[in-house]
Amino acid sequence: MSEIDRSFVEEARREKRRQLEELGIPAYAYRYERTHTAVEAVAAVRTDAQERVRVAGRIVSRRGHGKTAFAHVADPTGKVQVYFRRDELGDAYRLVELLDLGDVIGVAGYMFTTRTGEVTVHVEEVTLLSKALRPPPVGKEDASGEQHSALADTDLRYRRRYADLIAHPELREVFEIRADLIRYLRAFLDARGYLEVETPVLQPVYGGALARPFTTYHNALDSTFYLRIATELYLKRCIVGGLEKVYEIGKDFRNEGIDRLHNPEFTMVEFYEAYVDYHDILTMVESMVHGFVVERFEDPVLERFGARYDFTLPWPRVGYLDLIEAHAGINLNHTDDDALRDLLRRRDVPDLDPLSRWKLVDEVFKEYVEPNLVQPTFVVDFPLEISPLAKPKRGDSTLAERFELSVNGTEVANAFSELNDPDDQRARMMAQRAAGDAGDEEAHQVDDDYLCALEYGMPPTGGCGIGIDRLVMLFAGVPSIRDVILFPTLTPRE
RNA sequence: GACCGGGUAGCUCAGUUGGCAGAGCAACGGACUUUUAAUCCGUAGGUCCUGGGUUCGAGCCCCAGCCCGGUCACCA
Repeated sequence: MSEIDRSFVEEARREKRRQLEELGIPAYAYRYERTHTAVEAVAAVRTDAQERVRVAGRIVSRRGHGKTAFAHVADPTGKVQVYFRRDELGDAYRLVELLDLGDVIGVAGYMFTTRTGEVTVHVEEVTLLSKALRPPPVGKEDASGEQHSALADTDLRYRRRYADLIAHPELREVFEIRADLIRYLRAFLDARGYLEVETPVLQPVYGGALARPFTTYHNALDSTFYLRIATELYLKRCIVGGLEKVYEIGKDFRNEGIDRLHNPEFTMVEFYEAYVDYHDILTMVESMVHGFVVERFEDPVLERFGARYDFTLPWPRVGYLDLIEAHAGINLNHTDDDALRDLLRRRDVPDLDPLSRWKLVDEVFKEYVEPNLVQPTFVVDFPLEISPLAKPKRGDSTLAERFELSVNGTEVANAFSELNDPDDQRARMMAQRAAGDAGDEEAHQVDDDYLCALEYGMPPTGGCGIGIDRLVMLFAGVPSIRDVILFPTLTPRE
């Protein structure tokens, strides 16, 4: 931003900084010895009224009274009121007069309780730690703690998340839940002997999911690379190599639309274990997610979005085809493709003509079934044709040993008994390529190196991918994936 | 990509039938030694998203575009 674009508010702050320089007060300090957080300082009034505290944080409110002044200083624990007196601070009171909302300060003093009953730091020494040249978009807060006029422009909130976090400190809770979940998953898997690995983000062949990739280029290798859409195929290469239990937590990238449930880069945990099948994985996912809910929220029942989500074990396991029968009222043995198209037309689903029978079935599932799966539900035994990386179901080769976990009408986990027959896998990939040639932009590529790995022999393996962002959305009770990603993908500016 | 809603002061938002650009907070100056959405007096602050058009006159009406959100589609 150029000099002339600066607002008069910012000019006033720069002028104050000049005055501070003239007084020999540095605007940007190097460190501050802090002894108490805001909350600890407030608690200290009960232990010893004369205990000295040193608190640091951002000025979030200010009330000048001539020869005295009050302010609130906020840190991650909360905030504490501070009280300045000219007769005690002397020359340093000049600094107090030059403080602005948003400045970061340190105060040293003792705790007392004001006439109106608020525990407050009686400041004996004030230090400017960082001068804010822009006003924080914080608005005002009334006696009940309600913020008024805080930053509300959604674009600005995502674009300047730092300002958003200043204006809406309660946002930190969302990102704490996110960190707690990832920490829990890592500890859970580590405790079961899993090895955390890192696989390539830049991949010469993409796979492991049905999605369009981002494409990039390596100059020295003179080669096209894709940002991974999943970690699946590399993690299963690890299984082939004998690592037996592996997981990876990281970003996948999908070149699709952006909306409430989708961000082009998003976080998944994928884990694979040799010698187990999808039944074992299902049990594991159940205890993993349940364990987190109970540990983090101390209750298996969560109240979110005005509804109750009951994570009490066990969660229902329902067959994919049974769900279609229950919610769409059809038995696939007696329903032809035209009848499926009729069902979808009733819900205004467009572009039905190029779809194969099983794609139509899956559309019916998404349209009629998935939105109804509000409580945690395992959907088991998907059609084989839409599960190109899963083993055929024992006893019914039209189905795959695959389950998804649905909560709140969205899929949060997807797992299989992993297909380990290299010839079957090759045939499925060739079929995918045919679909790709026919115009399916999300069809799998044929990954010859992955097939090579399978030819070395992959033990029977169960695996699962869990979308971290969507779980956090539910746990934090926020409606958009952008609310659980600190810096979501936005249209670039300027 | 389609449809709907939105874009006005640093922030949150009003703006009537087309007739001088508004409020609260923030800011600036002044008063005030326990206030707390402090209070009181005063001051300043605008590319009304952009570009066209209609009109004596456009924040408002028309056209095109940009950006944001929601819904849908794709997808996890």
